[in-house]
Amino acid sequence: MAEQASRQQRTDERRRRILDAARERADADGWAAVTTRHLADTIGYTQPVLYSHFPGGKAKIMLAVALEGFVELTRLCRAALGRKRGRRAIEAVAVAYLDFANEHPAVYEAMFQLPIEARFAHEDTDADLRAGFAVLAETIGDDGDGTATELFWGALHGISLLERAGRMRPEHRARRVTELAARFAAPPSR
Amino acid sequence: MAEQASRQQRTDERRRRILDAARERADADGWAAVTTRHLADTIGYTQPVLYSHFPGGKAKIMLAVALEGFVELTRLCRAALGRKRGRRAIEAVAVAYLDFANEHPAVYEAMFQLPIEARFAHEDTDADLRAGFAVLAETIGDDGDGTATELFWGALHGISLLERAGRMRPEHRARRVTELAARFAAPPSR
DNA sequence: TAGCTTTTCTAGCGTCGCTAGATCTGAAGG
DNA sequence: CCTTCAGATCTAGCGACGCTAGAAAAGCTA
Repeated sequence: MAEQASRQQRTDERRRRILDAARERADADGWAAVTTRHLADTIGYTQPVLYSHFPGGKAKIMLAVALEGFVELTRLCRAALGRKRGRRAIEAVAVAYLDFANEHPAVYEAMFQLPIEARFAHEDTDADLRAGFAVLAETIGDDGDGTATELFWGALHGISLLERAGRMRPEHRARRVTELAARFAAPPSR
Repeated sequence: MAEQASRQQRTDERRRRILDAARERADADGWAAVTTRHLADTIGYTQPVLYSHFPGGKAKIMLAVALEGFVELTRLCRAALGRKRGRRAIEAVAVAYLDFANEHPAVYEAMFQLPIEARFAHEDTDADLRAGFAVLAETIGDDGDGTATELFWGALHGISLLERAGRMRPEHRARRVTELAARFAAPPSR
């Protein structure tokens, strides 16, 4: 009994170590640098052990990292929003969102650029995504059909990627956030 | 002399065939499916021949495809803009932009998601990019410091990626374009 | 035709993700 | 305490990847 519990515990801990190692390495050097051999070395086991934790291999490891990313990003945005409304809300959430994407580029990449089938098959994923979408909708006060939120999300997503790709002047980040808040604070003129 | 010209011609044509094969295969099955062995088979030569055309290997082939993509996307947006102004201009350009990203996903990916160094070392690249940026600025009538254009571009970029990733309802594409036009047609309230 | 240059191929290196089958380990039963 | 046996772990290897050195072939010049 106690032995079984301890075994389960060690299994869980090792799974945790795999995910942490993958995330850390990926954020530092990109997903291409995350190899099964390196991961196995890091956790002190051989390659096949990884496949007992993640039968789907590297793709499932990336998926697991992405799932945790959705939860974390939603939490950060929710915290940034707090009870704010209007422009201050948009600016706070935008900064939180862009900061996360900047600090965890590989996690963000796994969240949004993995092949679809792999990413959204899991039933929990949709719930996590809906929660994130809801925070963004609340941020801009979207009471419509969600189109404005989609646009807002798209802008955040695009800006974060283009910033990291070096296509936008980093020193203008604050201006973009201000501009974003100005354009999404109120419904557009029809 | 005539021999040299013909040789150059054959070299150019083979280069063309490599790029076409890479682009076609990538748009169909993703860049991972574009292997040097497959490319060599397709053009009827062996692997090392690719490296006489593109000493940098696969990365440089992707870069070449990306460079042509910048030119093409700018041309398409320019054509869509024509003499239109205001909302009609924004809607037309947005549709052209999103259509391109949809029809040539791998080209678009190469354009915006390759490692920076590889992508923007070439001096022509910046000129092409500036031309594209100028079209977008003209589309929304940006006479400021370019921040609004960066935002507009970011929105287009983000929407195109999220649409392809299956994160936005495809049937709402038109609504997003309308919403985009409404929010970017006029300067925001300050 | 002979010699030289350029083009093209053969063969192979090291690395990748992944897996079958052997080996080891540790708990349960005699 | 020893044996048994299942699960955990490792060894070894497969096929595919990007890429390259050096041999062979082809084409130009004299």
